[in-house]
Amino acid sequence: MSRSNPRVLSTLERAGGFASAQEVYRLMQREGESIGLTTVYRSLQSLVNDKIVDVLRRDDGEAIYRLCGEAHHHHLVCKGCGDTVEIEGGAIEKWAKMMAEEHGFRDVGHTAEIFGLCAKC
Amino acid sequence: MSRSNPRVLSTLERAGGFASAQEVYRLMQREGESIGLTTVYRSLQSLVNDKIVDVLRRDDGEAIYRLCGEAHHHHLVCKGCGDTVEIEGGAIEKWAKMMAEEHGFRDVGHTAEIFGLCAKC
DNA sequence: GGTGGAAATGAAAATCATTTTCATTTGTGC
DNA sequence: GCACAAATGAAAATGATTTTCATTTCCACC
Ligand SMILES: [Zn+2]
Ligand SMILES: [Zn+2]
Ligand SMILES: [Zn+2]
Ligand SMILES: [Zn+2]
Repeated sequence: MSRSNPRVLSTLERAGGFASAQEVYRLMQREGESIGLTTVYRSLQSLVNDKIVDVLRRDDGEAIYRLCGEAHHHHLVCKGCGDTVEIEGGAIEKWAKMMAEEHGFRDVGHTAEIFGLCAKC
Repeated sequence: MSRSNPRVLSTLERAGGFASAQEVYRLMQREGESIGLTTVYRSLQSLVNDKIVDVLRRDDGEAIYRLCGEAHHHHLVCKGCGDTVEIEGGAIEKWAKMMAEEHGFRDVGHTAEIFGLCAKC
């Protein structure tokens, strides 16, 4: 096991706390940081293990990583330009809790994302 | 565009209405059907377009196809044994619609899944 | 200040699902 | 049969992710 390279976490933060491994890598390159793609993957994986970041999947299957620990929230993502709006999920939280209880599930988490076309697209 | 090869749909049904493209392909091979992987992918894609099957993602990113029930629904998945319960998402539908409207998004869809440990695990 | 081993790194190769290309086959109406 | 469109599938391309493995960096101990 390897520990996470701190520059990876810092870059994920700077990216808005929401990006794929490839995006983190490209961002670091653009900013002149010297790092290998392998290390980016390893660091993100390690952050996931440590529950410092969440991982979910884009429609195309690419894994996207996001910081946990800020207020829990959800996303409204534009399929056209990729613009992302953070939104509140009060209704979802209640729904998830209720459904889990009803079916005897414990230790539950959830994902909920909305995809569509923004006003500009 | 191509139309779906009916043997693909029939195989997906036989697989319990829930399988990846690769699995459908392997199943057809094992049963002696002569078909190309490309056709399997094309047929499943076409079934998705026609809204005859849903597509979602495994944890590892592989796309899994499942026959649509009559109604739109969501899932409660056990992280331990993989058991899946179909659940209603009335609250989600309203939430998604409201959020999209509020931010000027159109043509929206959404995903919402709950995962945790079932009573047995 | 060495020195040895453990941990971290990254380039390149491997893996694997999925898509694209393109030549061939099949189907359909004339 | 003939022309032409749709369907098919083998092989190559793509692209994210993982694996391999040789090199570099750290660190504890002398
Ligand atoms: Zn947009
Ligand atoms: Zn939530
Ligand atoms: Zn279970
Ligand atoms: Zn829904």
